[in-house]
Amino acid sequence: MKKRITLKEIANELNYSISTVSKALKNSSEIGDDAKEKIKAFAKLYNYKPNNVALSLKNRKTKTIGVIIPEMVHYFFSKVIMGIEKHAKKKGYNVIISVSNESFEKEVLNIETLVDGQIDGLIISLSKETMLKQDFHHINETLDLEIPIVLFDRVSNNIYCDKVIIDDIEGAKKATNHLISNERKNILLITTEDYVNVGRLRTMGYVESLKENNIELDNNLIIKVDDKKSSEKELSNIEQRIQNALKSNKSIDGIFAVNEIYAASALKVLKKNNKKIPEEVEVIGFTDGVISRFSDPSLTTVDQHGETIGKEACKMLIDRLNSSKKSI
Amino acid sequence: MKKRITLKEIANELNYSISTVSKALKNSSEIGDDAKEKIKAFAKLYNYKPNNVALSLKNRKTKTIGVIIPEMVHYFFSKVIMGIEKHAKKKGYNVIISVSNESFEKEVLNIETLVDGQIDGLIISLSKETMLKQDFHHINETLDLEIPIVLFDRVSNNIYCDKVIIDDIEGAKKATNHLISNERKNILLITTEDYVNVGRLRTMGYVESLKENNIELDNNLIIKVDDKKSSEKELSNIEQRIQNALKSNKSIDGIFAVNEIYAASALKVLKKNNKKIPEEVEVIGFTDGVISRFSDPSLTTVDQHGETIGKEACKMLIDRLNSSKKSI
DNA sequence: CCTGTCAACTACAACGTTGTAGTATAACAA
DNA sequence: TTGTTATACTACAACGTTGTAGTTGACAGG
Repeated sequence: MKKRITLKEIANELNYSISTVSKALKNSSEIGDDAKEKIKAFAKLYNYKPNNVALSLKNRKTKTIGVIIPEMVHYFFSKVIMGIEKHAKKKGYNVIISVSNESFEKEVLNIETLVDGQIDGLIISLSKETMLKQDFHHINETLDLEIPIVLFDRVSNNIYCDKVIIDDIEGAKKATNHLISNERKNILLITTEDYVNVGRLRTMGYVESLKENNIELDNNLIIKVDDKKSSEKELSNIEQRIQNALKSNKSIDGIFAVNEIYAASALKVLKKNNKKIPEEVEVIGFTDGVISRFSDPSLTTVDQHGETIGKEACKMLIDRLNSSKKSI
Repeated sequence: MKKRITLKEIANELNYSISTVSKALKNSSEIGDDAKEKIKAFAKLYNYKPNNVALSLKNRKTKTIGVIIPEMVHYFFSKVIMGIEKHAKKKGYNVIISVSNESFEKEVLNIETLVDGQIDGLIISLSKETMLKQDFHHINETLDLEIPIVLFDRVSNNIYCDKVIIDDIEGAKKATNHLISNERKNILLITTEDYVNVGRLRTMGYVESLKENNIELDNNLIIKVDDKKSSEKELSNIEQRIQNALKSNKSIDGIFAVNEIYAASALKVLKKNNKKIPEEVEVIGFTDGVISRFSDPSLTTVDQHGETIGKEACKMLIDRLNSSKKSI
């Protein structure tokens, strides 16, 4: 990289001291109008810009926020990042994005890299493997360093920090209620294993809704997918399980899926079985994504408000950064 | 943020000089074994990690790569980023991602922010607005600062820098040939306006294929979409135009779409018209995405190899960074 | 004429690191 | 004894910036 002009060079060129140049450019009252004018003109001519790295070193903050998401190729997470980006930029922060790929090890590594002086704070959604292991030492160690963290979507009660989540129980309850109000009695639930908090909570919402509507819970109507990595193989496995459920439960007239992929898979299987949607089976899914926009017939969806979540998480983090700054 | 332990603090604590500590940790032969051992043990105990900001300042490089993409919520770009991330991490580089949202102004702003000492080099896919304006001053100015840039996907011949593109003409030709070899004679092309280079090139491939197969070009069979921002409104507009084309050209038996969205839209419209796919109309699309995986019936696709593109772009950039380093 | 005050500057240290140049001590040869 | 050499360190400058603490010289008040 070509070297940018520095205060020192301006100072030498104009025969002022570095301090004078620095202050002149900051419009300090200590500096005479003559000098100010000359220095400013010169700085403008040579397109002077302060060196951010030097500022970071001096101020001990980088004005950069790190974001770690489990997967990039997810409409929801993309939306969240959009929300974070927008708000961060407005507040003069940059954003570094890392992807854990649902792996615990990579999550630990990513955090280490980022914490290595690159960022002032972190926004994280935990990987599935982390949720399964319930090992949060890397998060807690980072918090011990007094680096603020905001968790979203995939969170844990064993971590004491700010969190942004939607009311998954309530959302799932509403979705299930919607199906029930449409006279659906045998609702298939496609969810994740319980260690993923959003899956667990949405399952709870489903269960609560059934209870409130006096429908007996049938465990045969619950498919818990254990997809540590969402691979092609896993996908066909899901479809197989849905197929089996449909076969052994001819009376299924509604399906509630906790995410877009599961919902789309359900649609695919239903179509293969020539089921009329929504007449014979109605499908509702938790999603925020593209698939549903192009799926045919259209999916009923529960919006996850990804962008809002990103914005809120970012807001919380920056608030935290500002308050900890004051306490120094 | 809690302050990490520094060389200075270790030095004070153990009564060595800062230099000695620095060298001991770097295993320099100048330092005695006694001192080395003591210092290393102490550093490990207090979890010493060098301060990257200080290193950036000293070395005049940040070991960070900036990436600017037009849109986050695009499977292709997500894939590219994955490719970049993976390769960058392997080489010890971090990645900062920014989104231009297809806006020229935001692209200029993003570059300015990133160039402000945050990054050593840039990987960019230009926004539609930039392609339309043909205004590349911001790119060229950055190159003038000797900051290496690698462009991918959306590139321009008026910029002299490394570029990573797939052979769009060839890909489009193959796709069209595929349809023709399946006895399709009236192939509808859904593409972008010519200012988007990938759209233009793919259109060229389509035209070439027709010529080679002695099929006359019919301009009524070409839909050029002018979507500066891909909005919901725009989407229904696309569908409307496809609908019109189908109506006025009953003989259409194949559709070639230059991206996933257009292909999915085509499928949707065909289904609405109760056309049998692929018996009556066969659809092929340039894509790398989720939609096609869940679309029914499945779309024939031309893979864009997003991850490979990302990896190649990253490789080129890092090569460039290393060679310019040597030249200093 | 001395003291004080003010304007308009400059010097210096610090942020954390590294590489170069320098120093102190001891061992050893001439 | 003096000089050489190796060992094991330390001092210092530099990367670019900022804030605090000086340093000048001019001029007013007593």
